[in-house]
Amino acid sequence: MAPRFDGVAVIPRHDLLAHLNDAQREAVTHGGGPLLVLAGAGSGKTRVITHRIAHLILERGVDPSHIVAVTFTNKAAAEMRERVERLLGEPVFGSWIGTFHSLCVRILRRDGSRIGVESGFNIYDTDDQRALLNRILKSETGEEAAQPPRSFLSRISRAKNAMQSPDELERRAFSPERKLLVRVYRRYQEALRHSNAVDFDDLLLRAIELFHGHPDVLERYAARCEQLLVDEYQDTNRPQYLLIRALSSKHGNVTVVGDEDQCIYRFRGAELRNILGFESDHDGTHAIRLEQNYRSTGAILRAAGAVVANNVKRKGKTLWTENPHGEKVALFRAPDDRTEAAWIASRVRGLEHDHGHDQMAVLYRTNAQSRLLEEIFHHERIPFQIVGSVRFYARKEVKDVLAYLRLVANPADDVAFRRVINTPQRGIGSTTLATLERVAGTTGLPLLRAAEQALEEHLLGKRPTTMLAGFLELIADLGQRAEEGSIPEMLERVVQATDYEAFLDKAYPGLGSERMENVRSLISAAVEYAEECDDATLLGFLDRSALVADADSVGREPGVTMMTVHCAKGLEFEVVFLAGLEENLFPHAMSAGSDDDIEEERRLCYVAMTRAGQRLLLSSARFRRVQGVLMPNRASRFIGEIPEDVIDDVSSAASSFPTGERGMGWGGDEWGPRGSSAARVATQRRRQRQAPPGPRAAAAAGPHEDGFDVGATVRHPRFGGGQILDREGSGKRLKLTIQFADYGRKKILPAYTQLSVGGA
DNA sequence: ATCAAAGCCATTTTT
DNA sequence: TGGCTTTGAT
Repeated sequence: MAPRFDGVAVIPRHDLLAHLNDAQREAVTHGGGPLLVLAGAGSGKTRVITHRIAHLILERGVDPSHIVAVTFTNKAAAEMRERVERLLGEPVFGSWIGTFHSLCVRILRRDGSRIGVESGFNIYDTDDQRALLNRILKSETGEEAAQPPRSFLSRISRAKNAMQSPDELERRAFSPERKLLVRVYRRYQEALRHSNAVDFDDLLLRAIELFHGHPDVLERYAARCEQLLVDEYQDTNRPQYLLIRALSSKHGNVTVVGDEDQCIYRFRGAELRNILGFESDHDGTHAIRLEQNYRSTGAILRAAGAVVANNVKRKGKTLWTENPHGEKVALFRAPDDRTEAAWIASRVRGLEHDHGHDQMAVLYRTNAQSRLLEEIFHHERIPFQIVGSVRFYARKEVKDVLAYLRLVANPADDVAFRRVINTPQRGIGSTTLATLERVAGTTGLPLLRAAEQALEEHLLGKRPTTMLAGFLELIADLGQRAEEGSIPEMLERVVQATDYEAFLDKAYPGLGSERMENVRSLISAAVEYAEECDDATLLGFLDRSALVADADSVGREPGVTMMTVHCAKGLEFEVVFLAGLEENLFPHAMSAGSDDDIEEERRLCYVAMTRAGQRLLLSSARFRRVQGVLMPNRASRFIGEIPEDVIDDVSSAASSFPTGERGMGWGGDEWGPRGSSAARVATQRRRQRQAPPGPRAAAAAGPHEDGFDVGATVRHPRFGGGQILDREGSGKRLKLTIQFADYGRKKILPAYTQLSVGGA
């Protein structure tokens, strides 16, 4: 079992290298200088990174606070930290293990003011970006822009990833269309600055800008990066590349780990040449290949390897395994999408004796494909969880409530102001807003300040004045609470002061309570945040809510996991279904144009196939409903790239099961009209599952007669048993410091958590 | 202010 | 087709 931090079972040091193969050991023990680890799928990549960190600390005496490890997802970062701690037998103190973006947030929060990013800055997600851009487009183009807002955003993002400022873009902008883009881009950046906000791309760019203009700041951070480790290096984009280069400039000890065959984010700016050119880019690079696969059967590996071998742009690796050859890859060509889904469900039934549901996954190219699967799995009563689709923190109700807090943290945030000023309705309509905009326009003040001024100068009518005053009072009140530091209380105050629940009931008849659940989950998340962090701050909470993804909660619920292939990167399952292997779907129609895009699709297919340990089942449909229309689809070219001798075509053999005609089971009637109860229930289930992990029903405070004496033993629903070390505050703000047996020391707010006393 | 009809959008999206 | 937002009529 896992060693415990109290020192009972620490892994002896010499064991650190014991279970590694030669190549892995070489990577782990590498001394200084640039190190490139080309790690094939399932070759023990995470193992190498974590062992290397432990090795650096234990054997080479590197101060943990001089180690910086960067990943792409919070989940990966958390897992990395946990595994390192397991190796060390104690918590890692001081190391930075996190995502690129969280690293940049830290840097900017501390030193951003040097380049005009004031420390209270807000982070804009896609939703905020869109809101901002829509306003700009409206005022910029008067009537309709030829392009939808989304396309502007993606082009702006592309420009940013290519590190082109509006000025630089302008030099090559000759068509009216390009000129419009430049104008919009420029105004977009101005608006961000004015609101003291940054988007995701900016987090990286501004950090680079900071380093570039202020060598003393860079020096400080680079000094800290005595050892820099980067995971999933194949998916880094240009800004990330520059960031790594800057941070490693002092010590030159940079370890990058990646697999060019698994680069699947080119559409978001990932540059394959970062990994392909690493060696020529860093003199004296030591390169190590990890080619032994420990995850998959021989058959699966051969099938996947044959597919990706069709790509031209790769270094070329040959994965091998000592695992048994295993079963052939099953292939089912269904007459239509519905039959395909039914086949998958029936195969799950057939395999569930050998494999637990949570060791099975259904992967697909697009989120839209999940609907049918949901319906059928629900109908067959097979437990499942869907990962992805709508981010929890992107839900309207969650964003509404959070926007109040964002406005408090950063009064300059006009996007947040516009979002909350009349949500829920408080009778402040377009006329009042126009007045505020006028004031803001002439004074240069943010809208919130303009509102204050408008009140002072009596620029508004009677009713708007009262309502606006009430709003400002609420914001001021929240500001006060923010200083006292209880975020859950702030959220509750927003909900109560705005009568948000009633608003939801009215806005979403019948679904209001479901949405309110999400708000409660948000409050729970705030509680959990307060418990996990000793120095909980409003900004810290907002950062976290901006930077966490839904995929971070994979595997927390029992049942078959369903998700897009993108979401599945880095995961593994005993049984993997890969659905919808059809031309125009996988590879996707959008990729048909260029060879590079097709290669990315092929890598995506490779990633999907290599998630499987024991069994891989592929399927496709001859006819599929696409946006309502039934479309004939040819089988994916990727199927044809798999050697025939590892394929078991079960299309005709599957006679136990109604194929062709829409007879028993899935005719029209039994399923009822689409979007009927089955689908709705499924949607509801998914919604519930989208709540962030944590104590779900924790929001409501129970009556707590205080049994929480220092020294008392308590039990926490998540952290288990522990002992109270300290208590501060009282009433709702009572805060306990508890030493948990398995989770270390945490601050807990009993008002929000079902802490039981005594029960050991 | 409220509700129903009409309009819009529909690769992937670690952050 | 379906889910969501905007619009328009009352």
